[in-house]
Amino acid sequence: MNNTKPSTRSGGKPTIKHVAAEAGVGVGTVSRVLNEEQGVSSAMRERVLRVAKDLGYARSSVGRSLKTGMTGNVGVAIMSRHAPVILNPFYAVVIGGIEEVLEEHDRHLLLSSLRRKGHLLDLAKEGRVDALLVVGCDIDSTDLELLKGTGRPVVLVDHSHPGLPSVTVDHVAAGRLAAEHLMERGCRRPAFVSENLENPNFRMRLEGFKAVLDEHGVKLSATGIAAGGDSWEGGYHAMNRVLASGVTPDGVFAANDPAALSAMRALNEAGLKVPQDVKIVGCDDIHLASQSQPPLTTLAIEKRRLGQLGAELAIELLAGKAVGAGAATNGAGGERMAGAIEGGRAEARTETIVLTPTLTVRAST
Amino acid sequence: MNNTKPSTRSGGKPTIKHVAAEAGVGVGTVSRVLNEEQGVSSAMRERVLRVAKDLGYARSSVGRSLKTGMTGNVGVAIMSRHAPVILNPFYAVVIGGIEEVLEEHDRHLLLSSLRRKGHLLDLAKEGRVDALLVVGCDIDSTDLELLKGTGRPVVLVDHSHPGLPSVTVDHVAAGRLAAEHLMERGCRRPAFVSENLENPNFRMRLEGFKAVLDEHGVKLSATGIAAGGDSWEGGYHAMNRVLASGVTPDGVFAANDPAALSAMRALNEAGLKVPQDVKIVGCDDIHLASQSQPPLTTLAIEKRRLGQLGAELAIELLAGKAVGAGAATNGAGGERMAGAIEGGRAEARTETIVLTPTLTVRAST
DNA sequence: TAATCTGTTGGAAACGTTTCCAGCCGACGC
DNA sequence: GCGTCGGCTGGAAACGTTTCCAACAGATTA
Repeated sequence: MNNTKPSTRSGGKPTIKHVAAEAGVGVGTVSRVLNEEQGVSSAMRERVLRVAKDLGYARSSVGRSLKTGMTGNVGVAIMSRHAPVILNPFYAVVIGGIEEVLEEHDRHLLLSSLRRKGHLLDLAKEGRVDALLVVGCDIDSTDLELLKGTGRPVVLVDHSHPGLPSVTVDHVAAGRLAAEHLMERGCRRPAFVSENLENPNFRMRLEGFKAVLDEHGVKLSATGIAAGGDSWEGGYHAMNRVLASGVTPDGVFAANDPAALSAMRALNEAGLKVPQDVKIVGCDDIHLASQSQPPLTTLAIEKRRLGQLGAELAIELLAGKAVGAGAATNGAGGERMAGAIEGGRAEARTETIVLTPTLTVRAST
Repeated sequence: MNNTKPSTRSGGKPTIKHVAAEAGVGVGTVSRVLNEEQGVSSAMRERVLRVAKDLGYARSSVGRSLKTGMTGNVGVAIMSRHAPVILNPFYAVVIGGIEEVLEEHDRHLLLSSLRRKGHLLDLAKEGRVDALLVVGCDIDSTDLELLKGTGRPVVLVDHSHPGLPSVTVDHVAAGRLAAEHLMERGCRRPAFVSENLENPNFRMRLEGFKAVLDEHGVKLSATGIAAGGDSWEGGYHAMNRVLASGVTPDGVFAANDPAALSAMRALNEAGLKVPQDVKIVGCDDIHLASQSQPPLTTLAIEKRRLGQLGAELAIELLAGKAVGAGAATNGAGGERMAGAIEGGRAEARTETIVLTPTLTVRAST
């Protein structure tokens, strides 16, 4: 044998060369066996696999990545100005859905904290991830523009931006449904409570809410709209602010379930009975919504689905990119609008999936 | 110039060679500048940085990893037999703490789902992560043994195993504190409700609880111990099971807060008042515990800290391993027992940090 | 028998970085 | 003036893989 042959088990981890040497074959052959390519005799295949197992060989993902340009990692960034992102009961479920799909496709989830500016961009530029999932709307448009330039698929989840594929929720419809339900229940003094009024998704919910009230000739006064801060107590404070205005509402729409639940606490403390005195509708249908006293009427959003669809979209784009043209997509539900921007660049292809919330009536109304 | 010089901006991403060529210097110099090593004249440094920025150059993490053997990624595995891991309000906070520390140290978090067996081991063997954080006790000992063989630091969080460094909670103390508190409150008919009775941490809580009851000569009957299934409704069902036995307890200890909260629901439905008729103590102090009606007395565990310490320990081990001997550790709180296993192998060094829960009294007792 | 083809196999090159060693240049001491 | 030394710099080698091309053996055909 020649002198370049790596001595069997020289101490460090075995590499493909060790396996090749030990099995008395070339590295190409070993690689082919490991990748389950065709054109390898079964005797050879068996022999190589045998040696690989005996040596305790494991493919180095790094060496492979260097050559293929793909890491198998997908970055997931959750935006939330306000500290511990994972705590958000809505996005936690979304991530669950993402993770599920990524695992199915043998991909790994790299969680990106977004506290540090530019962190996300670096992730893509340094080639640490193959694609990026940006969840939530707490990100600057300028940052999103920069991400476009990385040449890697970027999918927005619960947010949208021109030129980027996304999976979103029809928040306006949520607001509309809430208003219609409260109107049906005979409410005529509506109020809207939220953690903040800047979040674009919350604004859309409010917008839809208002629109339907208008249609019914019902006015939502300025004092009937309140924000109480970004925390679990936000809805509580907002509700108290509304109550302090003097006019007691008879129907409340909260921008999300946590706000609704803590608003209910405020109502209780004020001696108001839900649903007798005040009816309240939340949004998101987090698990807790069905556990409260009384259980909360809310607009159910398929959170897990949101994540799944986002991840699937990213994986499709990845595949399409590798193959060449964008792959035809199908099977997934939701409304789907494919808008391939002309110019031939597969990455420029833009696709939007919109999920619609469903009214889930419980005892709070 | 020679023909191997990469043409400036040939289309693909610029590499270190492009930068070197464009700046008219060697690749070694560029590398030194990018790594902020000493021994580069400031004129040169400036020139290289300038060119790098002009070219929009970003270091390839893969190329770097191949050479250094380090990826900058730390794997985090949360064990939970029962589906969406992230949903666990306890571990979600732990992950938050981990993420925080990893980011501080410029490391990335690779989330490992543990649905697929062997997934975790592969992560380490393929060199996808530099170190591994295993959170929770829902993992086989045999799997942990295998992880030891990877040569990479493995830190257990909220679990322990011989020969592996860990950050744990004194669950027995939690049980003891709960019992002592209920005894002080005059309870004499104790009960224990849980999602399951297999979880080792829950068992330790029960063990401590029992021990103190024994010391007080109070008996915990077999019908006073119940498990209701692994879900948010687990405590609810468990509580009902206890009530169905005929003996109404006057003091309940729940294995965790979710169980306590849903047990409270069962008590309400049975017409029992908390805390007048029955006092109840939870464990973990998740956020919701302070929001319930009445707010829940519980054993506070520093969840975020748990994650932080785990991550810090992993990073120390990583550094120690790189340098040679284990680095001296300090500063962190908690009880710390360093037990360096003789034999010189730095990785064999074992360290255990134990956090103690604190009784947090609220209106439920 | 020679030529061609098919199914396998071996191995060099390339991916982008770090690291080490050698070389260069100016300064300094004698 | 010569030798030495220190500070910088250039570039080859190596990291572990995939991929491509050449080579080979055996079978088939002319």
